[in-house]
Amino acid sequence: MVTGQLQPKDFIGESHDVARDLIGAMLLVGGVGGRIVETEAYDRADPASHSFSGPTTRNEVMFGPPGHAYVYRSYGIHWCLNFVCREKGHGAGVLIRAIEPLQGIDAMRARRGMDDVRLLCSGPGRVGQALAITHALNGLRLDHAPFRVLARDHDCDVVAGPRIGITKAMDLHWRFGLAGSPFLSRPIAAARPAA
DNA sequence: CGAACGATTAGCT
DNA sequence: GCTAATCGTTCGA
Repeated sequence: MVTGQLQPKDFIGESHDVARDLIGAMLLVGGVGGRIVETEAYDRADPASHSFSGPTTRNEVMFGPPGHAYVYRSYGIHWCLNFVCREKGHGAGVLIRAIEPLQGIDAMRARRGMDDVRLLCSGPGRVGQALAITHALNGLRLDHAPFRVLARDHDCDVVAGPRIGITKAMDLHWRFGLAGSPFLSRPIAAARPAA
């Protein structure tokens, strides 16, 4: 089992395996963050993925080396954070959809403009706002400042289900969540054990 | 060059 | 549950 600070080599696996194993891991950006409780996997051979149609100006980081951050603007409003997976040039990634706030909660409250801890990071756009993710972080290594990604230190129950907010490849159950967590963006439909 | 479309969220019914 | 907000990216003409 992987322990401690995750390195680029820890992201070489299939994105759905990496996404599953990231549940329970700690994510900090500038010392602010918490436990990852929800992820989604995307792959080059996946019609719902930004990388499906090949490299473009926006998604070029997805085709770079693993263990780097791919940040994109969603609906013209939100910043969403992904971890690049597989080998350089492949075009796979994991979307960080929700975390359980543990460190820097006051900073997250200020950035989000609300107090309810359950709503600080329960969604990809909310994570971006609470952790001050912007395009400036696109392409940066996850094992260098301001990022810290620590593997989970004990087993946890992970469930899988269909991804959210997409219309293609709904048959792929590549959304993963910490079973029973109150910090998920939404309950996982037809949840089945994943790990 | 124009137009359509989001890996979303918040607020209102 | 439904929809507006909001703008960069992508693709077709």
